[in-house]
This record gives sequence, C-alpha cells and structure tokens, in this order.
Amino acid sequence: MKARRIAELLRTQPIDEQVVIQGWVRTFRNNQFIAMSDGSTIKTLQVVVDRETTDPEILKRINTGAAIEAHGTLVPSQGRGQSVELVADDITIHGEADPEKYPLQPKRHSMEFLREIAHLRFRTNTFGAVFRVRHALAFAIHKFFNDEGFYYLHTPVITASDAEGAGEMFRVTTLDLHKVPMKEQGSIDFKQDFFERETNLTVSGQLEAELGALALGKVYTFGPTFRAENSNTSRHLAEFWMIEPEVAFCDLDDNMDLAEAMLKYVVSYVIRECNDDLAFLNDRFVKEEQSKPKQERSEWSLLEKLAFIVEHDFERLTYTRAIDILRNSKPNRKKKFNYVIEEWGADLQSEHERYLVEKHFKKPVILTDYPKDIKAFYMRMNDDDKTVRAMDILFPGIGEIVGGSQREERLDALKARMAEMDIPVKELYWYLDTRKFGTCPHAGYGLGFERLVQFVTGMSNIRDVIAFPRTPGNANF
RNA sequence: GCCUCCAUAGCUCAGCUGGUUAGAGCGGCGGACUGUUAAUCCGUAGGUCCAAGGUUCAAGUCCUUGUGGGGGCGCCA
Repeated sequence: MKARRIAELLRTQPIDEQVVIQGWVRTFRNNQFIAMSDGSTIKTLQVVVDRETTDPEILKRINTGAAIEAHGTLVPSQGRGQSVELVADDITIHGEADPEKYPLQPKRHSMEFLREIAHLRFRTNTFGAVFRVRHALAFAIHKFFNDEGFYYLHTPVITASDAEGAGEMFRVTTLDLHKVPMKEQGSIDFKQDFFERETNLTVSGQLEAELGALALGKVYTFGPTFRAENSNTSRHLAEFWMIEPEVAFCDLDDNMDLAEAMLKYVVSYVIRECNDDLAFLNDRFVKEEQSKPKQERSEWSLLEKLAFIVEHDFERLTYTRAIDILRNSKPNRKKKFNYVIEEWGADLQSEHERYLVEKHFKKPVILTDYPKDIKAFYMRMNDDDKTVRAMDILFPGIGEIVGGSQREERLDALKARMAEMDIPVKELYWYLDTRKFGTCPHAGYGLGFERLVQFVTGMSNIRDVIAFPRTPGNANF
C-alpha cells in the first residue's frame, strides 16, 4: 500500500480507512502514543500502538527522531488535542535514533545551538515551518511574475565584470594557488586561468537582466548572489538569493507600484496557504517579543504585521523630505542618534531608517530620489542634477528589503556618470550598447529573498531562514 | 573591519564580594502507572566548569592570550 501524507489525511479525514504513513517520531508518550511528523505539515498525526501486543523490542526503539512506518486504521480520536488518530496494527522501524546521542529533544532549543547542528534542525517545528514558508514565498514570487507576463531569466553565476560596484567579490579560479603563473611585470597571468581572464561570483544579475528586459519587455532573475563583504549582522549573508525584476518602458513610479504589488501578493499568498505554520511562528514571535525590554518590543504580533502590509499603502516620500523629518525629529534634536543628521546629502543610517518606519510613519516606507553621490552609476539623473531616481523600500525590523531605480537610459548621461565614478566604460561596452541601440526608459529593483523570509516568518536572524548559511568564517555543511 | 557580551552535565540554565564534596529542569538508565498531549510519579547514573598560561594559601569565579558563539555598528539585499 502506498504511504499517504499527514497533511492530506488531516484534511480529508478518511475515517475507517486502512492507511500507511511514513515519517519521524517527535515524541512517544506513555509507551502508547506516537506524535508523528512527515514534513507535510507542522501538525503531527497521533499513532496509537497496542503496548500489550507490540514487541517490546520495537517499543524500545520508538524514540524521538526515529524513522518509522505505521500501518493501521484512521479513527476519530478518543483523546483531546486531535480529531483523528491512526490505530496501528504494524510498526516498522526504518532508522533508529539513539536517544543518548540524538541531539534533539522534545523541548525548546536555542537558535544558536540549532545553527551548529544545521543538518538536523529541519526536524524541529520552527525550521519545518520556516522552510515550508520559504518555499511558498519562492513559489508565489514565480507565480506573481508569471501572471504579470514576466520571463524568468537565468543570469550567470560566474561573471567577468567587476565593475558593478555592488561589493567585494569572490574570485573564481582553477589556478594552482601554490604556484600562481606570473607575467614578466609581476602581475598574475590570468591568460592561463580557466576563462583566460579574471572571473568572480556574481554580486547582481541586474546588468544582464537589463539586456533581457530591452528585448523581452519584462524579465526577472531569482538566483544565488555572492558578496565577500565582512558583514557580521543578523541581516547579511555571503551567499543569498535575490530577485531582480527589470522592466522596459517603465519609470520609477511604475517600479514602485510593481514592488509594492509583488510584496503584497506574496505576503497574502503565504497568509492564505501557510496558516498552520504562520500560527506557530506567530506564537513563537510573540513569546520572543515578550522576553525583550519594553521599548524594543514590537507593538504587533507577526500576523498583525503581515495583515498590515497587505492592507495599507506604503508611505512614499523623497530623500529630501525624509531628511527634513529626521532633522526635526526628537531623537535628532536631543542628539539621541549616534549619527546626528546635520545636512542634506548625508547617508541614512539604519537608526534613521528605523525611526522613519517604526516611529514616524509606522508602516513600510519607500524613499526616493537620493543624492547621486550615495547611489550607483546606472541610476537615472533627475533634472536637478543632484538626485537620482532611486528607491529603497524599508520594512519594520529588517530595514532595507528592496533597492531599485529607474535606469539611466541616455547614452551621454550614462557615460558622463561612469567617467565621474571611474567605472571602466570599455569593459561595459555591452551594457552601453543597449543605450546606443533602441534604448528606452526602464527600471527594476533587487529584493533580498532571505530578508523577505525573515520578515514573513518573524525570525530575528537571517542565518535561520536559509538552510546552510554562509557568513564570514563559516561555510559548514 | 569596529564595539560589546557569553562559554558550567547530552540540552536549557543557576552557582553571591575567590573559600570545603559544583546544582536544578529536561533527556538517559531502572521501576511504577496507563487515553497520553514536551504525560506523570519514585529512584539512579552523568562534569577536563572552552583551551593554554598567570595571580593567589585557595580559581568555575580574577588577569592575559587563543578558540567558538551571540548582540550592536558599518557595507548592503
């Protein structure tokens, strides 16, 4: 008989049917009740074994973590706490989990401990919920873009251009590091490397996505991205997944509309499809908040935060207006900020972003039209010649979740900007060609996928929303 | 990269201004009970107090260095 999944059995409740389930033991109570999980849902199915007729040797091996298969009949539960249960007539142990050595117990473990056993942490309620939600978000993103007429473009992971200026890069090479081939002048001879030139892991697929957008109209990328920055925070990874839509004939307002619609779509998708997991994560979130000091505590539960995102328009304002608000804010006047805002042109610190989002507007904020000096070369210059058509979407708790812009489509303006910022024009001839031939206004943005998962699951550390986090000094598993 | 905090049983943690044999809960093992819900009750075993130096009559506790980890900041998504 084919095994069925617990999620399906709990949904359809085929009473009196003979069924088979396969999964892992969460707890074994009273030598009689197995709480069994098969990953299909956060809920467990209670398997009732007859301790009189079941071989004691089998009973002894039913421990937390063991993989088992249960054959039996689904019946209404006699106990409280579940509506149906499986009365087993046969139990097979597929794989034991020696309770003396198995690190997971039916109790609360710290996130730090679970991070050190990342190969086993999928088996906990929290990580089961996180990875089901992560999947649902990824699926919803593909569905949203597909429904909107976008094409999923696979941009390269290995890139030769280091001109993007998005951060430090990881080198890709097959050269023998013990005897690197040198040229006469003392520089490394990359002609002998695999690609016969210097190559790195991508820090962004944007430039390539622009090429696709200027033919296919609407494209998006969704792939791994690498930054060799020595960033040690709860919101940074060396390897993370990024979504980068790029749209032709699109200005900054359209771009903001798209980003806001996408975020609302995926959040409401998950609210609809991941009920049980979100309910669990919500409880977890609320408990964690209660343990924090009062002024750091979130006013809302996780579910309230998610509902709020879907129901309210994001606040849109220019950088210039944001500076005015910040300059006149209480913490600025009382010099409570670590970095006091003195004048226009200053880069916003995360304390300022947090003030705007969490204190002043109390909703997601989209900041636009930043000073050109603090933004990338490819952003479209405004008529004031001082600001560019950039936008950052700031979310409560995690800060910047989206960074995007309208792209500079005018060849002369782009070249001038590249010269000013020492971007090698020659190397990026292919990028400039799109401005030479059939250029048009276009725009796009980058969404940090793990930051989105962080927001939706309420997990406070980004290392707990990706299976095997890569951070400075850590590439385990 | 900078600033901070932490490391005690398999896990979560307590251990006061340095002072005798380092504690609890969970988990393990043995038993009792049996429709339980992280089951309960009784008993029991379990420790290189992260490592290496140092101060002291005496170090889990103080100092130095190292290792591992957390949090904050910067860089960003």
